[in-house]
This record gives sequence, C-alpha cells and structure tokens, in this order.
Amino acid sequence: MEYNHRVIEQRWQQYWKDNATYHTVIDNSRPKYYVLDMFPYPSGAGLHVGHPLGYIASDIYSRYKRLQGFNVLHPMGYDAYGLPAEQYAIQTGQHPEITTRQNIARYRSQLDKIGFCYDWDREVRTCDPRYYHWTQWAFKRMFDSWYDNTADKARPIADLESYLAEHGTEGLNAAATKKLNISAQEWNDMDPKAKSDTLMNYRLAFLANTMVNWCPKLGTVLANDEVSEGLSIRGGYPVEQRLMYQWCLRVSAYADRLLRGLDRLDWSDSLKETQRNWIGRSEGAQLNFHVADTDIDMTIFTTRADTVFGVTFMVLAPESKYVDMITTPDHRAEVDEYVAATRRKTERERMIDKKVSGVFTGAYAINPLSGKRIPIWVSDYVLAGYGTGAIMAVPAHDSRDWAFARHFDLPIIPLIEGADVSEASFDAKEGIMINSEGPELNLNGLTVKDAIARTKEFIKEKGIGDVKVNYRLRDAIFSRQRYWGEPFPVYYKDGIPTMLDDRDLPLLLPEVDKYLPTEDGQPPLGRAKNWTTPEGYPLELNTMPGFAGSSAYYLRYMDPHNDEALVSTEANNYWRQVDLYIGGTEHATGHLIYSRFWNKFLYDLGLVVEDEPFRRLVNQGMIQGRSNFVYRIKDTNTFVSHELKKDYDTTPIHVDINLVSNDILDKEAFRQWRPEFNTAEFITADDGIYRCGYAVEKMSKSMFNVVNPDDIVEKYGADTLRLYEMFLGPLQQSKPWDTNGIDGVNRFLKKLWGLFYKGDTFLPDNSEPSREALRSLHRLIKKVTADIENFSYNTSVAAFMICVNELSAMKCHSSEVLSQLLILLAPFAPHITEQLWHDLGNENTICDATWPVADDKYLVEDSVNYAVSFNGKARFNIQVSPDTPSDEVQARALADPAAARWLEGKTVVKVIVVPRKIVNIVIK
RNA sequence: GCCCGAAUGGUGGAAUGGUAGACACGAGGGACUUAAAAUCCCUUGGCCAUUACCGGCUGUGUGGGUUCGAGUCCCACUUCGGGUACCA
Repeated sequence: MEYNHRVIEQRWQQYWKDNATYHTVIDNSRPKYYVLDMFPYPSGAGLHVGHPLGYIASDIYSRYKRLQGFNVLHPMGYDAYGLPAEQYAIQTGQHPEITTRQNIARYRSQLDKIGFCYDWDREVRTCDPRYYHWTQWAFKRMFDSWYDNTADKARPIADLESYLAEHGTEGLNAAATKKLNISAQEWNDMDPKAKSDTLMNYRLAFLANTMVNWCPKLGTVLANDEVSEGLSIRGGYPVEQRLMYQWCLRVSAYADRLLRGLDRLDWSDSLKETQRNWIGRSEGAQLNFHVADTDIDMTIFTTRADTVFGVTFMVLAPESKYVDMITTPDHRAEVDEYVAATRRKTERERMIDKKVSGVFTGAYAINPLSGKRIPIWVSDYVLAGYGTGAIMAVPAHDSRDWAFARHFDLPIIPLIEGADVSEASFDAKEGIMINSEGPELNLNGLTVKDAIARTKEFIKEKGIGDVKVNYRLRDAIFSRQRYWGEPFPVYYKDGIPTMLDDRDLPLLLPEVDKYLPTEDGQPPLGRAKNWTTPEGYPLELNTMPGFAGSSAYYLRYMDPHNDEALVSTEANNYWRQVDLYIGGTEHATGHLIYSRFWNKFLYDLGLVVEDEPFRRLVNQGMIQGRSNFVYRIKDTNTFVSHELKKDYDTTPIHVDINLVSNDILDKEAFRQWRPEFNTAEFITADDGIYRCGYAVEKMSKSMFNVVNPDDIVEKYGADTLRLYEMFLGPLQQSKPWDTNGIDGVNRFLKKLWGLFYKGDTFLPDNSEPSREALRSLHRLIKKVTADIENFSYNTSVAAFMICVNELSAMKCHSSEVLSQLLILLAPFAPHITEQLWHDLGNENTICDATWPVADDKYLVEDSVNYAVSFNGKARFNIQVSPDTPSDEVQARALADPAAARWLEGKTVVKVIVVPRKIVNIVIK
C-alpha cells in the first residue's frame, strides 16, 4: 500500500468529526490545560501559509498535553467585527454580516484541512448577539464602577455615591480624569445632570472631551495602538488630533497593576519590555510655578527636579488650557495664530516637521527655588497629552529645550560640573551640581541623584509640589463612528447617558440603508430607523472598537453557550486562565494590554478567579513572502536574467511565484501569464536559463508571493505542511516561506510509511526489539519531550528523521517500538499516525494513547567518547566505559599510543578531566 | 535618539562553556531505467596534502578579554531586523 495523504487525511478528519473526538467537557478527575490561539479576523483574502504557523504550534502542544493525560481546552473562533468588511460594504452595499459569514466559512474549510484538534462546539464569533451580549454587559459593569486607589481595585459606583454624599471629595483617593474639590453639601445639592457629569470623572467607562486620533479618511477615531507614526494601522491614512466627546475606558487606573503583573507572567522578556515601555512609568515631581502678576499657579511634571535652578523659560503645549489664561493682550494675536496653525497640522506633519517653532505669551513665571522671573512660551514640541501639558525648560540639560533656547536666544545655565553646553545639551543623569543655590535650598556639590531626592523633599515640605509617578499609558478611546461593531447599551435620558437594563441585553445592531455617516455627520447608526428605547429615548450612535470583542473571548470559550452569564462560576473555577497563549507580537500594546485590563476589572468585581488572563505566552514569528522579480529593459518588452541585469537599465517587476521554481522562470508560462507579456523576449546566459531575482517581503496578493495552504495540502498533505512549517526554523523567529525544502519532509513521511508497509506487506510484528532500536526510540522520547516544552519544534522534526532513518537501517519491525514512535509523532502529523496506529490493530484513536517516558537504562552508552587535547589544541579520542572513574580516564589518556607523539620531550603540567567530555593535558 | 533581538557553509538552520556545521534543501557524482520521474548510495565550510586508508592548516560579523578550552561568557565596535519616540 502506498502512502496516500488524500485518502488518509480525509478519512480521519471525517472520523474525528463524526466521533466528536476533540469535544471537551469539565472533568474534575483530570488536570486541565487551556491552550489558546489568538483568534483571527476573517479577511476576504483567506488564509496563507503564514497564518497556521501558530495554530500548528498550539495544536502540537494541545495534542501533546492530551497524551500526557491533561483535559485540554483548545478552542477557536473569529474576531468578526472590523473595518475591512465595512469598507467592502460601503463599496458594494453588501451587508458586512454576509461578507463576514462567507469569509468565516472559507477560513473554516481551510483550517479543517490542516487537521486541528479544536473543539468546534465552543466556537465564538464576536459579531454574534449571543456573544456581544457579554461585551455590552462588561461595558455596563465598567460604567458602574470606579477605581479606588487606596483599595487598589475597582468598586461599585454606588459606593462612591454614598461616599460623596457623606464626605464630598475630601479624602477620596480615586482614579479620575481631573481632581475635583466638592463638599458633601455641594454633591447633595446637585441636580441629576450635574451628578452624572461628576461621576463621569470617576467611572471606568466614561464620556469625556479628550484629544483623540481622528482619521478623516476612515471617518472614525482610533486608539493609540491603532496609530503608528501618524498613520492608521488599517489603511495607512493620516491621523489628526481633535477634541471630541467620546466614550473612554480608564485603563490608566490599572497602569501600575498592569506593570507589576508582568513580573509573574511567563512571557518573553522582549514582550514584557514592550509592555513596560508602553505603560511608561516615570517617577518625578509635580511642581507649581506661580505666574507673575496673576493668581494662577501652573503645574508642571519633571523627572529632573534637580535642574530647577537651570530653568530659564517655560513652555506650554498649544492645546494647554493655560495658554488662554495667561497670554497678555499685546501677544494675543500672535499666540492665537500659532495655536491655530498647529491645530491645522496633522499628527504626522507635526512629527515630520522638526523645525523649532514657538511664540512668547508675554507672561512670566516665578522660579519657585531661585525666585527669578522667566518667560512663558508656547511651542508644539510640548505634548498636551503627557504630564500636565506644560514644562519647565532646562536648556543646559535637555536637548529639545537646548534647541529651543538656541533658536530664540534664551539663556542657558549649566548645572553640572564640567558639562560643556555651548554646542549641545548634557542630558546624562550624572555628575556634581553647580549653580544651584537659592534663598532656601542649596544643591551645589550634590550628585544628580541626591539632588533629585533633596529637591523632592524640599518641594513637599514647602507645599509647592509633590512627588508624582506619571504613566505614558493613556485611557483607551472606546467610541468608533462606524457601523460594523457592537452597539453601546446606552441611551440618553434628558441628556444623561444611561445604561439599558440587563434584561434588554443584547442590544442588537440595527439595519441601515447605507454604511456611511449621515448627511449631518452622525455615525452610520444615525441612519437606523427607530433607534430609540421603547420610551423614545435616543440610543448611542457610536459602536465599540475592535478590541472590545477580543478582550474577554478566552473567558467565553470556557462556557460558550451560557445565556445567564459570561462564564459560569463552575466553568471558570475549572478552566481558570489560559495556560498557553500563542500569537503574534503585533498585539503587544493593543489586545494584550486591553485583555489584561478587562480581566483585572472582572477580577476586582469577583467575576473571574484569576487576576491575569494568560499565564504563558509564546510569540510565533511572521512568515514572510519570498517574491520573485523579472527585469524589464526600460521601454521594451525584453527581460534580462538576474545575473546580467547590471549591464542594462531595467525595471524590476514582481512575477507570480507560481511561474518560478528555484528562482528559474518558466518562460512560456510567463508569456501566457498576462497579455502584455505575450511577446516577451529574454536575454539569458548561454545556458538559456532565465534566473529571477528575489526579495523577502510581506506576503500579499499585490506582490504575487502568496502561498495558499490548500495547495500545499492538496499536493503534499496536511501532515507534511504541519511538519514543514515547524521544520522551517525556530517558532519565535520570522522567516520567509520557501517551498523548496518541503520535499525533504514529505520524503520523511514516506520513509515512516516504509517502516510499516513494503508494497502490500504489513511489516510490523511482535519481535523483540533490539537494544539499538530501543536506544534510538528512547533517545527520541527524551529529545521530543524536552523540545515540545521549549517549542523547539524544528529540532524535534530533525530528531524524528534521525530515528526513522536508524530504524529503517536496522530494519526494526517491532510493533512495540513502532507504536511508541507513532505516539510521539501524533501531535505533529496526526493523520498518518492515526492511520498507522489503526493498522497496528488499535481500536481507540491515538489521542487516547499515553505519552511515553524515556527510560534511562536504554540511554546509557556502551562507551563514552573522550576528546583528548593538549593545551586545548590538537585532539584525538579515547573510548572508555561510562562508569570509568576520572583517574582511570586520565591514565588511559596519557597511556594512549597517540599521546606519546604529543608528549615526547614535554612535561605534563596538569591534566583536566571533564566528565564524559574531554581530557585536556597541559604540557610545557 | 532610546529599548530589545540577531549575525554560523550556496540556502533554511543544529550545537547544557567541551570533537562547530545536527537535520534538511540545493549542488556534484554514481546505481536502477531505452529515457524521464520516483527511489537508493556516495561527496559536499574553505585551503592544502594524497597511492589508498590515516592526515594538516584554517574557520561561527570585527577587535580585545576571561578560561586548560569560547559560536556560546565579558568589554568595545560594525551591520541588519523589530519595537518606540519631541513622554520633559
């Protein structure tokens, strides 16, 4: 019988489906293990070979854990809300739900062909009302919560209301948009609208006027992680800053816990570092500068409290509220113009344009330590969103301040001994302070570190400032002016935002005639008919962003059909958290922050039992495309082979990689590829071979370098695809897809088959396995077990190849050895192993087998190879038995005939014996 | 600028501080075949040596260091990836 992957794979996929082999239920008699993939957005392009990389890795781990006796939860679903379906809907009028459903069907059929062990009964889709019910429900809970900094957790908003009624804001330590000062009396006298506005300052889901990233082209706001370098991640359109009234999540309240929580997670250091940077904790001081001739105090944030004596001017962000308050009449026009000009620029323009610009406000501040009058300027190099939107400028020790001072000819006072600030600022936080003596404080002679500490102490004592920790992490903007997302469970009662009752959830996404904003600029939901509560109150027109649905999906998999709760206590107590999460690094600052926030919030409310959602996380690398190029001589239809192109003036053109094999172009196929190439001529070397150039790029249709897994499965089979993707290189590493090596893996499977079948003869028998065969097997068990734990799947595959080669060479037909080999290979290549397992006469599926344990007695070597070196150089080998004592090894090494040659006329200084490794003889 | 990570044959990549280059691809040679495909065997870092078997030198981006011994550890640098940024 020949190895026929088509028949085998189809047969067992059907069998697993019919027998619900991978259906998972709570089983208290077995330990659980939860393996999760980052669920995909079902795009119209379908899967390419890069997508399954992580899925294969997690599938291997799931099957491995299952064989080890764990009750493994391994689900899959779809992150189904998103922009592409909506953009497509705008162009075609096709409802995004239809597109999404089609794309999901395509994804599913592609995934099924690869033979994953998902429990599809647990599938979730974020756009399914039975799913987004719980997204809305969680949002409602956030609206009804505030963050108590003292208890360091979220608490019900009702607690805050009673506190305010009794104490006002006196002694309140809450995460807030801005610090309020309200007495109990004032609170109690407020009308409902004023109370609502006040509570918005504390709610974890709140409405606020904030600077948002507005993307005009997409017609919506975007969160910080959805913007990179001033362009939207989706589409790459320019983004500008705009003040808008938006729903936000108070993620910043959790900044410190998100940071501290990282220490307990088994994630890669680089990913944790990325999150640390994104959270951006910085310790410093807040300090008040009095504005001369007014009663205004301006608060600034600095990490360099030691440099206050070097402050020669102050700078406000153009958006700062202080600008309006302090600008003097004679500078008003100039300042207004500058502020307006800044506002006109997009974020990107502001970033690109690094020219120094700014205007003087006419106002002066008093340096609180030196008492000097210093001018206050406005400049766009100060950001409104960080700190207080105002800075004290220390040109001697900050390069941005230095550039500004130089440009506007402002004084520069060096504060650190030996620092030359005539050509550049001295930014390092080290040295001895000078020029830092005021009426009440003298820092001269202190180190920078001590000076910072001393100044912080001083400003605290004097009440002119406070020690303060600042975070870069912003609150998440949660409104999107789009159609294809979760509707907010919110209506407006007399202008007061109010939550729908739990009974009225889910609030279904309404139908609209078009997926565009309304004529008067409302979001698409403005087009929905009767978009009100039964009482006639208007419903919220925004929808939630993509990360809303993906923030708690791992919880829903635990109990996906529950209509009473997001997850039952029973299911949550059993499955607890994700033990292994596999996905790309691109979610480091988005999904992985939001999920942790969301989970911590639910934890605070006692709704889930674990504080962190993902215990262990592995990032798979990206599989890039390998594009091929042909080189057309300018203004002709003649193409020149890669090695000759330097002699011509050519334009590189992407060529479909399906027309190329090992970088050699199929010229005839190329001519037929596109009409304009029908008459193509080729210039090649004498061998007549046209060689293409190549480049590693993103896998995409436009570069004609997409490899569809379906084609690989059709030609080689899913088992080959799975093994090959793992064999390609370390899982965590990005690498280009290269189909060239796939034959080797396919050959390996054929060899494996050859251990069982020769023609129609079934070879396995009950013969006693040889010691060599057992050693080969147990070496494999040891290697593969260790490799799977470390995700070194590429070396596992190599180990399988070696073992199969060895077993073939020794013609091992022992079914005892062969069945163990199959169990080891089953996670990697489930179909062929299932078939052969069945052929060995097993009734159960191979998933019910038990993972073998390596027995050291087979691993003991007959002899140990010691390398003998002299002064660490030339070497020869001696063979001794494994239990030979070192003394004897040493004696044997010195007595060896080969040693005589080296030792002639030399003195042995010492001999070093490293157990089982080397004997080094130091000679003189 | 800052923070990570990487650099090993023609290629993808292996190597708890202990015989560098596992495994695979590609390439070259051979067997089988009328031929091709498939399959199998041999060779394959570079240089040198050779009548065969033995062999010699050199070699993991560069320069130093630690060590009996360094691809691996330390310092400095170069290049390439990734993340992030007027974050005060």
